[in-house]
Amino acid sequence: MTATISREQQLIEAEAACLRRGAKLTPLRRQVLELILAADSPVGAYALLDRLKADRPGAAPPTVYRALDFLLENGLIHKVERLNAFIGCVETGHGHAHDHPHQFLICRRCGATVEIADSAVADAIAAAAARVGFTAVEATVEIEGVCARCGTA
Amino acid sequence: MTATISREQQLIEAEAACLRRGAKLTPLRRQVLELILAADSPVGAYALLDRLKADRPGAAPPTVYRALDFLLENGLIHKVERLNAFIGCVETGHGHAHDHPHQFLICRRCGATVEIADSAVADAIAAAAARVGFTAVEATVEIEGVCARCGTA
DNA sequence: TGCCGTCACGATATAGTATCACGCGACGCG
DNA sequence: CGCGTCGCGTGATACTATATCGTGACGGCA
Repeated sequence: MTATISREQQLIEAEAACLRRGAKLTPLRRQVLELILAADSPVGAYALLDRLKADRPGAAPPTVYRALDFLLENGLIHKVERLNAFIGCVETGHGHAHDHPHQFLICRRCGATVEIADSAVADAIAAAAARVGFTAVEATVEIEGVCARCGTA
Repeated sequence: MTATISREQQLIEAEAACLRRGAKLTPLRRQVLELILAADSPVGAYALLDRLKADRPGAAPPTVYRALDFLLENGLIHKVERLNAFIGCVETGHGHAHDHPHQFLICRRCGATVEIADSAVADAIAAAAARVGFTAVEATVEIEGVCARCGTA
């Protein structure tokens, strides 16, 4: 696992991003982000809540949803609509916009979900919308299928 | 409103499509489809349930969800994930595949949601997935923004 | 004709996801 | 100090979806 080290890195990036935006990554928010990053698949709000309760017995749904809202607003996580679940989005090395175009690849076999940022897809979407007079602001693109590892196995 | 006439047409198309597939569009299923087509925006399952209860006092969540499952399986409706709501998909004039690629345009102002079938978007998605060794089976594409009418108003 | 499997649906209960409303304490600022 | 904002605790509630069991209708088939 390269995970542990890079995850620390991601949290540091997240703090930096919040600083730049004038937002406060409180201990609670940071902890929720940490739980999301620690999972290797998208995590549901109530799964997060359960894990949160280990440390914070008083945690309730609003506790986790407020943290999630903050993380979403600040571009630190995304929601995967098809799964009603959340996934981390901190990209070390290059700052990213608040609302960058992105797409998800969701493997039906192993559940792994990865984010890509394909500009051809984004362009095609903007063009298709424009063609009918629609001004696209934001797009949810969630692609289901079989990932490389599961496909060859 | 051109709606009423064309809606009848849509229901007839739907019955024909079911016949071709060997599926049975029972009165209940037909009624749920009718309710969905009658709405001019995507409709939630419980909104459908409420309307259904006018005719069928005994209707319960499974009643409507079973009908929705049937309609989804037979390609007569789609689910809009971002709204947890359902929208009709019968396209009069040209039969359509069960699982055809499609995209939604969701207006933030008026809530109107329209389906498009842009092959450039579909191709870009398949290509982007293939580029990372992912075999795309099905994609959810939901574009939020401002529709032509709301944009000029 | 009688048996039997499948299917559509009723009915009850429960699981899973998300928000509302109220209050309080900490902090920053004039 | 007075005051506003913000983060969060707390309890209740709304909204979305599924599990489970039963029953009656219908079709196939000996």
